Amino acid sequence: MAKSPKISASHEPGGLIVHISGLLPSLSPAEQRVARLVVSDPAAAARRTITDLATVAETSEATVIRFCRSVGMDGYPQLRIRLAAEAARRIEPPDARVVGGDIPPGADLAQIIATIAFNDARAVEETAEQLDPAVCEQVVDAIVNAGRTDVYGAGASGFVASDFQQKLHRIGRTAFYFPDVHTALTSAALLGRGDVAVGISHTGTTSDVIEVLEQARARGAATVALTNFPRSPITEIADFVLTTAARETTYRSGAMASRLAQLTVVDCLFVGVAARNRARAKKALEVTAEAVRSHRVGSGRRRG
Amino acid sequence: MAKSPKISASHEPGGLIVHISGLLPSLSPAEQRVARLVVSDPAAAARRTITDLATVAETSEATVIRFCRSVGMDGYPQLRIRLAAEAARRIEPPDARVVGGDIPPGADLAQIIATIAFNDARAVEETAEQLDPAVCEQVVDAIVNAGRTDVYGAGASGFVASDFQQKLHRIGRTAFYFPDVHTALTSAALLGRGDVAVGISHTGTTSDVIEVLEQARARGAATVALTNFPRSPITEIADFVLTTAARETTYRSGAMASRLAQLTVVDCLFVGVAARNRARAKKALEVTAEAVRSHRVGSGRRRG
DNA sequence: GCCACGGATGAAACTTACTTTCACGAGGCG
DNA sequence: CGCCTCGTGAAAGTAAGTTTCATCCGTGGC
Repeated sequence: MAKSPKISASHEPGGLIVHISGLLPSLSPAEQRVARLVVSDPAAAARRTITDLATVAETSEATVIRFCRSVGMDGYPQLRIRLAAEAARRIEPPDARVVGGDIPPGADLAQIIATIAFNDARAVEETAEQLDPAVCEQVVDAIVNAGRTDVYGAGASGFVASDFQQKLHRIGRTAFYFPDVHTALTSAALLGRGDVAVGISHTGTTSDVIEVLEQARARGAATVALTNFPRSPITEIADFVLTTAARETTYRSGAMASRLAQLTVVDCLFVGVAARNRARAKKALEVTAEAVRSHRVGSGRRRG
Repeated sequence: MAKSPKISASHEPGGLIVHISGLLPSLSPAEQRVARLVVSDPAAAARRTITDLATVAETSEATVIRFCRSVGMDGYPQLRIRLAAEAARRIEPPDARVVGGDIPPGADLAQIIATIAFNDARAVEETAEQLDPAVCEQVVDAIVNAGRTDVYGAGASGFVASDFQQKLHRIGRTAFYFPDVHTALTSAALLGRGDVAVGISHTGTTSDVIEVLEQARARGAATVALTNFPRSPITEIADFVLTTAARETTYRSGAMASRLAQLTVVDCLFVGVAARNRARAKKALEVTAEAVRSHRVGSGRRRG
């Protein structure tokens, strides 16, 4: 099963803009200039002719066409009408907050809060829009039938990996997470056909995670990648690719929003797995909740 | 060019489609054929080229252009993108998902994803709305001036605590997180005036966290509570209370959304702290990013 | 009946936009 | 060093959109 053609979301169901942001890093420099213009103001881009857009992006028409093809369009006119549609559907961002914008130097805390929350919420929503339920379903299948599931992640993605592991564990699935690469490699080497390995990496370029996932794949385990970038290295060794949709801004803010998006995906998979055997999962959750009850104070009401 | 249009092209206020159907009777027969096609299926019309549309309307391209002018457009491309936008706007937003709703037993994965994402995004947005910037500011002040900052949390909130610790550490602030209660208690006992202790607990009733926070307070440290419930026990021993706004549903889904909300709050505090000394924080971030660079593959962009 | 007249219309000329081809140059690899 | 690959824009080629203009057809006047 690990040798079947790679399954990933090639359709861009959610938003075209989201789709483009995800592909951004995999584009050539000149195409990136075009992409950034398009993403930052789709409506304006839709109004431009190809020559006009090329000029603004400081490139040639040929590159714009290449960009269209890169993001899966037939040609410029198609991109144009899709952009117009997209821009119309999109509710105007509340106020002056630029989507995916960075925080201005003089910002006060209220602005900071608004900006972060806006970007975080957007990342979550857009991730859900572009998530392919069919791929999720297959991943859920794999986990449900797996002898065991290893979850790998480093740095910030390590928290997410750990969270996933804990969730699976709580509903009685055998799952592991390893904060240490060597231990993870050792574990991966012991995986086999029917097992599942999940690698989480925002950039998709974390060599530690990739390496471990490769090892897992070599042993016959089904491999799942969770990344923000659909064409990053990690996707090349994964049987199933799930992508988040945090807009790339500065590395920092992109990564922050991405982590929330990753958690959302993890939650979806978790609920999907739990839904496969409600009774068992419910029981398991109750038992584990009971286990920590003695660590809770104040019996009753909290809300005022 | 001296030809004056017979219909004074006023700004079409409502929808373009409405506008067109309004002046349909005033159009010439051939133009009416075009108009009817456009009105009956704007999206389809937007997909056609002018030649195509002319053919379907059994007329010439020239007439289509005349039609464009008659309804106040500059030319066909403009009509086309306006139609695309119009058509997109008509599509009803997905479905009225019940806020805070639980996932129905027979739900398929697509529904699960939609529900989770919806609740997650809402929790983040609503948390931001009710967060008090003044309190955040004070917390940021305290952390900025602190000798050191301890972050406590258990279970799922432990991930958030750990994340916060790591973030502060990355920008050069002395911060600690302890997965173990005993160690945490020990650490709290060593805090003093000017230090900060942050306790994270969704329910606000986690005795371990409360206990540690009490200890910290007794030693003179400033105490911060991050919880979903503003009147929970943990708030009684905190100098500063920050609340998340995950709607209470089942414990499970509430906690999932809450965790994202907690992370958002943590991000806000983090950015707030970082903003106090941009140069230093930026430097620290760069240095730490550099430190993991060798663990990334494909230094440039990802190939397609 | 014949002849203007004027609006509607499409064929064809024309212009602009879009697409393809190709050659050059940079950077990587043997 | 030579070979390759890839990104790129100039220019050629094609298709789309626009304008022009002759035709058609009905109308009304002589």
